[in-house]
Amino acid sequence: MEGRIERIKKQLHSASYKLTPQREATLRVLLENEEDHLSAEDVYLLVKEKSPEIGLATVYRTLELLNELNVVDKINFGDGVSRYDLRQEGATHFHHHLVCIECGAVDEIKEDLLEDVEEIVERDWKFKVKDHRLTFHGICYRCHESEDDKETKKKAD
Amino acid sequence: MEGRIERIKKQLHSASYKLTPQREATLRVLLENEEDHLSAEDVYLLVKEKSPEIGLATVYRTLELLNELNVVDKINFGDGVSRYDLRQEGATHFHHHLVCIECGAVDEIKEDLLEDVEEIVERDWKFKVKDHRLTFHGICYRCHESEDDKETKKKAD
DNA sequence: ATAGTTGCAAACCGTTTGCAATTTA
DNA sequence: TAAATTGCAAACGGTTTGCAACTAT
Repeated sequence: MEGRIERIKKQLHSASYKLTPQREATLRVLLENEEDHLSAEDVYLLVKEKSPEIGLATVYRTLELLNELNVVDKINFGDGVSRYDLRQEGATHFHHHLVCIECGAVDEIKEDLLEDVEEIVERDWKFKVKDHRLTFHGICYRCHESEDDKETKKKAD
Repeated sequence: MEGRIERIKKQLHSASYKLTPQREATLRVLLENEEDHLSAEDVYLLVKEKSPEIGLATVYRTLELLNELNVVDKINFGDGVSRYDLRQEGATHFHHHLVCIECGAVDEIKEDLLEDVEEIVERDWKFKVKDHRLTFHGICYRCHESEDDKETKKKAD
């Protein structure tokens, strides 16, 4: 993780930004919660645990900065809140999401899956794809199982 | 178009809502701008041209209602604004979008394109897909053309 | 030294809501 | 006529911004 922070530090510097303690603290929170999809407020509260002096505005500014540098992706699942998702190092494309309409869980798909579709889009629509956002809405395996259990019980009776 | 309004009216009634003049005016604006991706404010201004008494809150309430009834889809391209997109009659799935990062244009793809991907998601992630959101970010054919011109001029880089 | 950065509070802006008046089925 | 709907204005909530003090390089 230190290495990753070091590399992001270089990225900041090469764009003539500084790695302040606040920015580093924010980055660490993002790295420690890589699987989650935190809102700015979420990040703020987590950073505050270790750096209580930090201000919400700074978190917003840091997240915006990291978004510009493509370190994080800003995503929006339709509730009025932006969420911030760490990009995998070296990833050229954004990963996909599965949003469960039962329990609200958000799972990630890191495989590409869209290669063929992008090819079609580039060819048929003459659209040069730079990135994509793909989210499926449906029922996750966890909710699916409990649903199955109910069925099984019913049948057993 | 009258037929379509008639059908939506029935849909409203069957959920015990009324088709008020304001709602009808809003619907007409949506039908007349089917290809666009209007924000609530956009819709409001357009409705106002023909029904100047209408209030912004009513437009919001109507759009929310139509979203509930699956007549429109509420979408979000990452700017802080919700946009409302008329669903094709009988469509089970949401269509896709191409957002140009040069000029901001939003084009639509009505083909499904995701059948194979959904099959994989259902099989490998045990996720029952109900709907999806797919947006490509990149350069549209219009900007692509002018970009080509620049490249030719600039040459190296 | 100085350009960049911070925290605070106020401003912003899209959206929602309470309410009294009005309208629809 | 009763329940639904409207317009208005005020409230809301996430995000941005102006500014004086501060800090990393």
